[in-house]
Amino acid sequence: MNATPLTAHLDDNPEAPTLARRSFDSIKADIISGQLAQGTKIVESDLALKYGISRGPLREAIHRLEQIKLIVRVPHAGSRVVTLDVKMMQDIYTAREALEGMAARLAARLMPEVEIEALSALLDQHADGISETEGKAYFQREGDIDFHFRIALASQNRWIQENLHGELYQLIRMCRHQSGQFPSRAQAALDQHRQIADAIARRDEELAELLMRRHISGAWQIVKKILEDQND
Amino acid sequence: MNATPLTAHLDDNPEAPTLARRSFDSIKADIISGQLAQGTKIVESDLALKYGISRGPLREAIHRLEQIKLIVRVPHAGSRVVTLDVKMMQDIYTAREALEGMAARLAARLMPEVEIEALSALLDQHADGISETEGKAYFQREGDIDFHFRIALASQNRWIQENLHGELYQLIRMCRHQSGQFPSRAQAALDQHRQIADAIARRDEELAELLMRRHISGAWQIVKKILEDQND
DNA sequence: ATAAATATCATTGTTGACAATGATTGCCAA
DNA sequence: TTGGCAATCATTGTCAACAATGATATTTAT
Repeated sequence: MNATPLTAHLDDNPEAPTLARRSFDSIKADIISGQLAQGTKIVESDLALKYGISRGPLREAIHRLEQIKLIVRVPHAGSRVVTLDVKMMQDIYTAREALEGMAARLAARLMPEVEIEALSALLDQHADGISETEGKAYFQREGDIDFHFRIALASQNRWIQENLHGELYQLIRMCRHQSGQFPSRAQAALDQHRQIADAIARRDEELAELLMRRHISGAWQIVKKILEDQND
Repeated sequence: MNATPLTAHLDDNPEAPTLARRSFDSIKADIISGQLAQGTKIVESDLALKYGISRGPLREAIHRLEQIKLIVRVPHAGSRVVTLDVKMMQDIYTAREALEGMAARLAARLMPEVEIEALSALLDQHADGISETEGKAYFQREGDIDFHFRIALASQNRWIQENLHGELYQLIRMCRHQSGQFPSRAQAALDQHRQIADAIARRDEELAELLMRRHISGAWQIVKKILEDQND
């Protein structure tokens, strides 16, 4: 059994042992949900007041948010909530394509048979979910995350895992949240997931990587169109 | 012209505007060079004394070092200098393969003709350097870094650039430093660099990515052997 | 009226003291 | 002697005051 729970991508732990950690989680949630709007100027004393802590731990939280690129900071001049532009999201998706492509390749090489079966079962579940909820956005999204999460786990590459979940996914979630609901392409996504899972089951590393890259590249094309329509 | 100087990989800036930044650079250098040995316990007050600053900025430096994985913070046991093991280095090199492969692909797509010519000139320089210095390790190493640095620049993908240079290369440099000198494979590396540059010049994205991945994968095989021989 | 110089202010950087928490050690009892 | 408990200590977490810096507004001279 893996120590990391499958829900680790919902990592806002309110019982975190330290103030810095807790406020980090709170602020992160506020940024991703848009309650702290993009480009907002961050003033340490104000935020400290707002979250009821002193500047020390808050500073640590801000620094960590800077590391995962949710906040940009210039020395002596203060920090602001990141502003997502098309170029940045393109960089993110391109990096994700490289990393998750590699993860799929590694999964094809390393994933234990029993987990492959579990992955297949998960996709069956998703298929049921789609017909029942008629592709309700929330369900689809969580299912998507679940699938990609398992592939990353199966890669057994900690660096890839940490960067996908610690940094890239946060920014993608933020982008999704703030671009309104995306069109439901649940069925298409599920089909692609099936093909990837099949390639992994057949231990076809090359194909698994290729399909994953296509899958992500396709997702980006859709996101890109939405972003460009917004800023017309 | 790009604002980033070509020597940005030698990024120990003693003129950094803030104490936290400066001590971050110092400690980073000490860790990479091995003056702070792997696994050393980090005690905030001791280090603060040693670097002549108070715990506040030092704490910030430590957190940044944790982010680039030079320091590991064990929940309630304090922090230690990272201990490089074979598995970790394998993860690093695998991630690098994915990311730099993608960078090479992007470079083939985006690199301006004039920069391609400059890249070719750089390789000529390296060829001269090899015969003159008979593959002196230091020269070879810097040349290698220069080449990969330019590819990353040409990718025009900030996320990839920042992760390659901010995190992955630091760990690789640390590994090199502390494993003694590597065998000089200057000529082989240069040949591979040439092939990659040619693929980029021909705008052959697929080949550029493939060759870069092989190049890095080959480097890993050598490093791996050295590491395993050491820990026999 | 405008541009330069200067004074003021808001905000971040830095510090040392204080509090809380785990780890360690020594003591007592079985 | 040894196992568990309690007191102590080391270390990290937190805080509020102070210093330094960059931005803003104001004044003054041309």
